[in-house]
Amino acid sequence: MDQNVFDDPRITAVGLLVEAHAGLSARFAAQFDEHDLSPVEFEVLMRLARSPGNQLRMTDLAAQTSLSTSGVTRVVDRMERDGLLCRRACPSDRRSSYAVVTRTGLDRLDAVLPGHLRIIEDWFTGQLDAAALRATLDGLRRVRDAVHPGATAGSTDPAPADETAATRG
Amino acid sequence: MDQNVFDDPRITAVGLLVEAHAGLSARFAAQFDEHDLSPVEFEVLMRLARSPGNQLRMTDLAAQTSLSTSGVTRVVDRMERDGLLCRRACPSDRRSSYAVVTRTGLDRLDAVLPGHLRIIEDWFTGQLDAAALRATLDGLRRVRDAVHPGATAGSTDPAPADETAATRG
DNA sequence: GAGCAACTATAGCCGCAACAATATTCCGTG
DNA sequence: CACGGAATATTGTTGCGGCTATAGTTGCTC
Repeated sequence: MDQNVFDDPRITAVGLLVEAHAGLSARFAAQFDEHDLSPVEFEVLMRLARSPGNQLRMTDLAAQTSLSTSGVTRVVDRMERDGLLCRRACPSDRRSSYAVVTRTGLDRLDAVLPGHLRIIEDWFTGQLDAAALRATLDGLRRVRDAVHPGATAGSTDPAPADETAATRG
Repeated sequence: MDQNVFDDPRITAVGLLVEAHAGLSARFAAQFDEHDLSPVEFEVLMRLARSPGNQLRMTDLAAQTSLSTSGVTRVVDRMERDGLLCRRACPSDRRSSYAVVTRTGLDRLDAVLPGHLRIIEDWFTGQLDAAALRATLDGLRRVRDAVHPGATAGSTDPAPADETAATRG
């Protein structure tokens, strides 16, 4: 029977990863929506807010998100129109411009974050006891490190953000 | 410092999940591309091939993938045009139509699967020893079950697929 | 068996994002 | 200093997919 192929433990493994991710993402999106934010806008807000000076060059923002540079241009367009951030010319390089979070943007982030953390707790970390959580995250970290999205898509870990900013500052 | 918020272990946890997923997905997509398949097309082929009669009603296909019904209509349009599947009228309900994998579609799947499994091995399951893998998958499964994408988006686990097909057969 | 609500697939419309092309700026080389 | 290649941001084009509306079908109720 060919059927067996689909029960392959490898297929099941990615299925679990994909479905856990999809389910969580859906919960996130629903909550973001309550605050008139799209997932990518939240990501942009987070990246900017954690960066020194609450700002990032367009290119760096693209590197840290899952967006292309043109994608960043348009997201920043929308967010600037909505007052969540503003562009600022880069004094040292006239090709570049910074995206800077506005007070409004930070406020929005403050409004979203508690609920966001709550969702993570309720549907992810809180589902596992300490040991299981640690084991799961260790596994995910090893996969993440192997597959290296950090180099291009930007890591959620604290370190790389500053590093990227510093490289191009 | 506000900076601490972004180092919150909860944020880091989802970051790992998201990045592992993104990295893996990128590898998958690259390999699919070598065989002129999009990720969603691969998903459709898998779902159909694992279903009894190699066919599924449009609605069920939508339920098992991450697509809306209109999304399924268009993907099936494209795949039918490319000869990977064909539509078949449902004899018992004239509203419905089946999407049926063609021989070409099955061949395509056979061509893609070995490489796909290899990628999973190389970048996911093979990165962890047996115990760590088991622990990681257990954690993911618990999150998956909690967040329940299986009810709407379709589960990769063997069971629900048949069940859905049987419900509507 | 007529009417009505639910279901199924599809088409219209829209927004989002990637790719490619373009304009501007920077920098190394001669 | 002039030139050429790299880098940066933006815009045009394209394709995908969700939401809504629509047409056809079914089955339930009276």
